[in-house]
Amino acid sequence: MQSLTEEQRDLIERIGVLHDRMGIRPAAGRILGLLLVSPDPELTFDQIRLALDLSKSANSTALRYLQDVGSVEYRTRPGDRKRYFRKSFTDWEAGFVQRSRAYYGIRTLLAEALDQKGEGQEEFKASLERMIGFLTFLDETIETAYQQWQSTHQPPDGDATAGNAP
Amino acid sequence: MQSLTEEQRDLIERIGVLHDRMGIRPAAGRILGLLLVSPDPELTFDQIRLALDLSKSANSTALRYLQDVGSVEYRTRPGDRKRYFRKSFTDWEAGFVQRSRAYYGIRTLLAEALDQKGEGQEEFKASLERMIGFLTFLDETIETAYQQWQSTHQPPDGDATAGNAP
DNA sequence: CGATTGGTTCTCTTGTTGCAGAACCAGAAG
DNA sequence: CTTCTGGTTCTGCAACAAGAGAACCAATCG
Repeated sequence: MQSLTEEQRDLIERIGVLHDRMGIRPAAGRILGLLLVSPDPELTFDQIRLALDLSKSANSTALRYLQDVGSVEYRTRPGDRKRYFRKSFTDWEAGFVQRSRAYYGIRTLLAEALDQKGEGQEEFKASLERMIGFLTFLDETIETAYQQWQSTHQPPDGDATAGNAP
Repeated sequence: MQSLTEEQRDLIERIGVLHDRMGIRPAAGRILGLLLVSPDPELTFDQIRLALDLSKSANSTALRYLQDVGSVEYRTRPGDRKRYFRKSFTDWEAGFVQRSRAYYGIRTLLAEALDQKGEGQEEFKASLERMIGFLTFLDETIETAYQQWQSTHQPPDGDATAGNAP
């Protein structure tokens, strides 16, 4: 594997940080970065390990996690015991939209809070209602938009694999 | 302060957990829950402390954080040294949309990854482009939806205060 | 002045996270 | 069989986060 430029390494780190802040552990975030940026889109366990200076255990654990959540997959090659890991793109949109909408989980709880209230606090209840209305609106908008996207962008149904998020 | 029902306490905890999972510390999440659920929408430092069984330090720190991010504010009353904390709703939508769109920060990095690539990896680049396209589309959708909401739902411009997220 | 109230900040404890290192395991090769 | 290769699992440690308790500070009251 040709070694990476300074710029590429930096980009990988920034992708790592971004995932970090979404609650994904650093090593996994960097692996995603590497697989996105690498000139070779299929890397072996050891190539990843060396490129990112990770221990075998950290690498193995992170890779397993990424496969579990569908962000990464691997292929094998005949007569070769190594695994070739790569970023998975399949079904990425669906997963993204789902996580995106999960963000609106608060709406349910706000609704509970609202109808658990009795008389009084009219202003407060109005604000709550407004929040709930807005969340509902956004949620519906996203759902509609997603369907629209799906219908206009048929997946290029090539060697589709299986996967999820960035 | 009238004490809370079992149901209310439970709802507060669930609101707490939800915030927890969004990276907000437990004590702060529960305070938000309490302020949303409480029959009295304005609570003093000590009422919060006692209702949630928090130490003064934990309470103080969490409240400060919540004020910093604009989710909570306080009022005072003439001839009373206490602070009356309450949930802030002002500008909540804007903050929510902003955080929501920050989620798309990955798009910038994906674009960098894409145009940092040279020849080859055509399939991979196509997938990347598709991701970027989708993120752009969603982002624009949300922005448009937000503007639409704004124009149809003028804020009730009452005693507006200052604030942000749930 | 000293005592009380309302809240803040400092220090220490506990629990959790993220990872390295080493032991481990399965399949292939000799 | 032994040895090597590719990867997984276990153990232990360092760094960090969350919060309790106590010391502290400022304003008010007597």
